[in-house]
Amino acid sequence: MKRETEQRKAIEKIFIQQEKPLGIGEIMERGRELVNTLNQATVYRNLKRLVSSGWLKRINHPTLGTLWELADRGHHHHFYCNVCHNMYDLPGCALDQKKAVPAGFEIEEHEIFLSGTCKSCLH
Amino acid sequence: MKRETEQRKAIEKIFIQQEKPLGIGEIMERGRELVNTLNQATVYRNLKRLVSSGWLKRINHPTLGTLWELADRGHHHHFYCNVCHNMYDLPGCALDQKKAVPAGFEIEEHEIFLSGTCKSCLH
DNA sequence: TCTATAATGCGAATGCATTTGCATTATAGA
DNA sequence: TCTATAATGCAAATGCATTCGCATTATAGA
Repeated sequence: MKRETEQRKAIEKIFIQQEKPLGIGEIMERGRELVNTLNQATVYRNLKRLVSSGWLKRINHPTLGTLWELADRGHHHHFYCNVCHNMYDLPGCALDQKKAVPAGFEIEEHEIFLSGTCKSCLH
Repeated sequence: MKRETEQRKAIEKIFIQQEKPLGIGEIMERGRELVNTLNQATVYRNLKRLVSSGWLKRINHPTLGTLWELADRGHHHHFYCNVCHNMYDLPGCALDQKKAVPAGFEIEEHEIFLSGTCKSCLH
């Protein structure tokens, strides 16, 4: 039977409070603030479990590596600020489906990763 | 002084003949057809060198991992066919810059990875 | 409260792409 | 042709994220 533990609750809390995808480093860091004995193997076990239950989504960022985020956010893309190193969720989709592929091709999935300077770093 | 070797010529030839990005496996496979003693360490050394000379570009595909391709292809994106497992270069760009980010953000780079079924696999 | 066992913490192990040390080979310039 | 040394092949080493084995802890239901 599935049990509710401090560590899993802590991990879930981090994602609920956070609106951006997180890497293992950040998850560990924030997690230890909540449960100071929190172990990396435990975090991986829980991430895996939360992904297979469909609560989290695992994404593979081309420069940041593996990140996890809440699965229920709907379709969106990500912007990475090269200055403050923050990730931003970008609601909606900026893919022009018509221009994307030659006639006869069928798109099933797509990912868009943007990077640059965010609003607050530009000022 | 830089020397021209059979193995480097072979690697360059593979990329020139090929219009799609290649992973280490494919590079090794095709490379061995040209120089049958070709070693993986040699391939990595040459890929690294060709990237830092600006002749190749190293890309990080979210599902296929590290791929290399000719640097001079200009801006374009990639389509991966889930059926025949082929990569296709898609000339041009289907990013709608206006819809992509909120006002005040500045895009410096972006990558788009598409996947689905290619034209020949649909028939 | 008691108890079976799910989940944790720990450290070691794994898997993988990539790199390195070193003896050997082969290229380019003398 | 000869020779210095760049580049190779090989096997071992590295770095890294992720997983595993196992003793210990703590949760949920009796």
